[in-house]
Amino acid sequence: MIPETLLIEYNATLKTFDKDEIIFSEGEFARNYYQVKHGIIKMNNFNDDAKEFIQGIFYKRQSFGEPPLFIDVKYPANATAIEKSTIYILPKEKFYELLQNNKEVHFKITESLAKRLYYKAIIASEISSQEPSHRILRFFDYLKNDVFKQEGKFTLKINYTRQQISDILGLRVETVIRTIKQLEKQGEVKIENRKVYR
Amino acid sequence: MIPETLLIEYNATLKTFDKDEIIFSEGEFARNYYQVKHGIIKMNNFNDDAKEFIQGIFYKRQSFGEPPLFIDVKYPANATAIEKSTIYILPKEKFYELLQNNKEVHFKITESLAKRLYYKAIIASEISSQEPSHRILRFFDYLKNDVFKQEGKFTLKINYTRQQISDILGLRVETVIRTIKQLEKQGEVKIENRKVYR
DNA sequence: TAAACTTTATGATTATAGTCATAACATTAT
DNA sequence: ATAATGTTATGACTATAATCATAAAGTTTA
Repeated sequence: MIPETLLIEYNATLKTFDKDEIIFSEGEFARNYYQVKHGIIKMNNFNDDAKEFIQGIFYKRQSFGEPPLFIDVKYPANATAIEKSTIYILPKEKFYELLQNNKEVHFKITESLAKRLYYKAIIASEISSQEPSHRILRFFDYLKNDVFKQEGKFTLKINYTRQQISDILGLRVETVIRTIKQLEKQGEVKIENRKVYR
Repeated sequence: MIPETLLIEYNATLKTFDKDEIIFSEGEFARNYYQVKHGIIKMNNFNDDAKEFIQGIFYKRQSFGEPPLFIDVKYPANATAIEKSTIYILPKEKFYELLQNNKEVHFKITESLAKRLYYKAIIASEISSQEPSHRILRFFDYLKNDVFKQEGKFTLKINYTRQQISDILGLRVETVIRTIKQLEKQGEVKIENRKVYR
């Protein structure tokens, strides 16, 4: 999102995290800006029963965990590598400087926060309800229409495990499995070699 | 949030909306920046059963509905006046111009989006679960610690009806009433003249 | 190549949040 | 001052998502 040349110009460091390694934890103060060079990162919480909730998943070139850099709060979630990942790290002060000096980058950061708020708004009204089929379909449609921007029937392959879908939507994995089977019966999704298509 | 003098300098118009009047609807394209001069605005969705979900409530000097101005999407929720309200309205193009010309205002907008993302992150991990007591307490604690910044026991009076709490947290009003009663028994909240204190 | 681990899947049971009905109390409108 | 409306509250009942147990299939590791 922030061009690599610019990150390098501002002396961002590169660090490699192993699969499952923690980048930062819920409750810590934010000190750095983070951007994925390659790999996949998730931000998550665990409830009292150690049930995981995934706040978001971040891929190559995407940043994560910026909101606390702009307001005086601690991280509301952990950040963990889903696979071995390499991350750009820029200290908070340098990040501010970079934004002050690069108006167009600031607009990109604002756009990124706007996208995440849009996603949260869509998901929030669904995950508060008692209807797993709605939750799941709304999430799939968000991926299809807003993220991958695809048309046609069953053109989008859902690249999440049932377990990941359950963690994102706050459902039990058994509920996700049964509901997807049900949605297949209703013609809403297709399952092929255990993969789901919307 | 944006100083009124600056809004006026950019020719923002003032419009008054009656209680329950709609400012914009879910699915519309965003054309304007909105900021409350006085009154209270809510953004909400209705599900298939006409059950309301409140995405956020906005008070004097706060803006609402900006994310779609930065990304190419339609409004994910409606905006409605909770009471008679007067709103500044600035067309999208003028809003961009204002941000381009006023870096410090852009930082304030970014901060505002960051605050909302923080709130959504906190609420999301709770409202997806099956525990109304957690949902309610987490929401009260967010109000106490992050919004009103109060300390001590039962110092915060919760200025929301049970119905509003149920709409914000995606619960049935009966569930909210019973759960708050239960939390009183556990010493987590105090109820005085039907008002809740945390 | 086989063991270990992860993912997907199914069946049976249950706790609970929702649903429906009803009513007391408070506030607002006439 | 009274009727209408909104808010809070309670009781009884039910559908369902969670829970628990178990296992088949696929992937990863040694």
